[in-house]
Amino acid sequence: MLSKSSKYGIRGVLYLALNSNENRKFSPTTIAKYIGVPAPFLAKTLQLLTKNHLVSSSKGRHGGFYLSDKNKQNSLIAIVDCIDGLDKFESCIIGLPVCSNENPCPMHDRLAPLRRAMVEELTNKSIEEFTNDLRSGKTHIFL
Amino acid sequence: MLSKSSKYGIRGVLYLALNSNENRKFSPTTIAKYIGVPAPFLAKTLQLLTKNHLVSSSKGRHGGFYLSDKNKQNSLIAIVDCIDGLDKFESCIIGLPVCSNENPCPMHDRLAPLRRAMVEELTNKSIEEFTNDLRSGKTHIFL
DNA sequence: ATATAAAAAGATAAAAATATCTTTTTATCT
DNA sequence: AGATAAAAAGATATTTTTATCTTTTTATAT
Ligand code: FES
Ligand code: FES
Repeated sequence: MLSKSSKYGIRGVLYLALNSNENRKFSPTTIAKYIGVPAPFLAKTLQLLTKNHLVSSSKGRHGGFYLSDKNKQNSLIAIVDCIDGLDKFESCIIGLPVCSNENPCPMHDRLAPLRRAMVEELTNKSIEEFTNDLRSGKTHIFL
Repeated sequence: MLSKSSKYGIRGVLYLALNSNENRKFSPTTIAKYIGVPAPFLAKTLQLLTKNHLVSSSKGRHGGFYLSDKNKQNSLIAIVDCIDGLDKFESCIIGLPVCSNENPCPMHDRLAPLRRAMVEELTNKSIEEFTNDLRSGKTHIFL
């Protein structure tokens, strides 16, 4: 459904949303240990997200990755879009070159709305909002 | 969302559902030409589906791939399951080792039902039923 | 029987995704 | 200023997916 890169990215971002701020930064190694993903691969992903201003970082001693308050206002769809792109949510399920209501494939009418609903769920809730349920223990991101 | 193999497979199967029967069989090359996919790759996929009794074939002269009446009663989920497996519809969106209502990740409650609905849409309609809309021109599988 | 035309099986190639390692740059502490 | 610890960038390796090509098996027509 999502690439591993996106999965790791989301988990990393949620970890940072929970634990980081401007004066509490984390190395990819530390994050990777907590969320159980390959550290150098996560590092690459966080670098990409940082380049696109979805994650913040500072170099040098006491540097690390963190989420600014602004970063926490983004939605998870921005993370997925940055890493995987939204193509898989917008293009035809069975690979026809155009996906449209006017010229639908046999599955379009049934599946396209569900696909759209998924995107909406990832869009209309900020990263910060996701942390509430995480803090209360209703949801989790650990192994 | 689906692998190319599944996409090609579904389109190939729908082509056969529309055009084939016990005495009208098609070579992968012919099918591939019509649905616009790489022929040898489609051949592999059809072979796999045949081995799993989702597509029928006969060797030798005047042989080819076709769908038996029984094959046409299958649902598309069987095709996807055979080629990709259903893991992507059943395992955690963000890659946690277990996906369950009891121990949900932050997206589970919102996305798992949509995922399930997708599987249902692919399950509760037979391949044959999909051909009605195709014949009437309401939907299409061509480029 | 033999030639033919097709799927099946197997081998190989190319591209993309995943994973790791090394070097460079940068900020901060002493 | 020099040492240090971190991200950033770059290079390399592995695995999976996608794609193609070749050989073998099989059914049928002649
Ligand atoms: S045309 Fe196939 S999903 Fe829209
Ligand atoms: S636990 Fe993540 S989708 Fe179910």
